[in-house]
Amino acid sequence: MTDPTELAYFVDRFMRRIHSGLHQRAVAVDTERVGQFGGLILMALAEMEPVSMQALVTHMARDKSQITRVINSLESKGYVASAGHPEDKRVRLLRLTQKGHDLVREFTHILGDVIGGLTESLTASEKQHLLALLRKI
Amino acid sequence: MTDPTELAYFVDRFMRRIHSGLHQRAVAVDTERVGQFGGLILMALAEMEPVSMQALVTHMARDKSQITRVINSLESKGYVASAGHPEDKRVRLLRLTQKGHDLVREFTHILGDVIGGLTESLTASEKQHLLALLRKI
DNA sequence: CAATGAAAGTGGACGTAGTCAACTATTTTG
DNA sequence: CAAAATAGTTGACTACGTCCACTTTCATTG
Repeated sequence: MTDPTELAYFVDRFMRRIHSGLHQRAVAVDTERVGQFGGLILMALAEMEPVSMQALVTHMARDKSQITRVINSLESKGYVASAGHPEDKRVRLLRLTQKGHDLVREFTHILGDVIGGLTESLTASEKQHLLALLRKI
Repeated sequence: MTDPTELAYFVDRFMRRIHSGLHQRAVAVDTERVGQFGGLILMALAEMEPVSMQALVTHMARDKSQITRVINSLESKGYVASAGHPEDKRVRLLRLTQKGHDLVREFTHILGDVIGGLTESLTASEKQHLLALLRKI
């Protein structure tokens, strides 16, 4: 039986390292203090746009109030644009602006570096395998 | 080339689920509001005791001030006992109390359930493999 | 054997992330 | 159509993370 404590511990540690790696490196790029979570949301938007708040909420597995606030902040900084859904006035449809796409490109690059650095002890096929396992969860 | 964004995303999501899974289930047990991080530290202590602050800091990959505060809180609640190192007066040696060990047992159990639930889509050997990959990082 | 610097730990101040609950405005459904 | 469900917003609060200045003790070296 696999020790779950150990698994939790390693995941935590891995996350922590991504977190602080980004913290170091993203300062240069993140001129408007979007923050890590803001960055993650922008990257998710790049994959999903146009998308409703609700869909983003479930995708990110966060509380909706949190998403509201982050999106508002991103919109006020010009990274995101939102508009009402034509067929359902409750829904707010989100898109990246050009500025948003630009930032996503930079974030993606930095994130690639950080994760590349952290996973350099793995071979390409091991990385592939890790990703596959996580995807399965 | 493995997409690093995707990896980050899955790790984030996995962490998030552990986080909120614990949040739901640990309330019953965590009567003195030790919190998730407090719980994680107690579990680390169970493996490492007796241990210095410094060692705990590097093990957990957190800021030392954060550790100081959590440990103080845990000690005031009676889960941790600390004493000076006999040969180096700067060092504060940490141990779990009996109460600490009891809580660790409960946390470990809950964490096992939560992670078990999250990883039920994996076979035993896949879990093993996942753990091995993470350990390698 | 000072003195200078490094290591262990503390505390303040601040910022970001996560939780919960109450609320409005729109569908949807019985 | 009334009631329930869904999408999103707002307020208040707690947990977690970062940075920096500080004390005490230990190690080094000139």
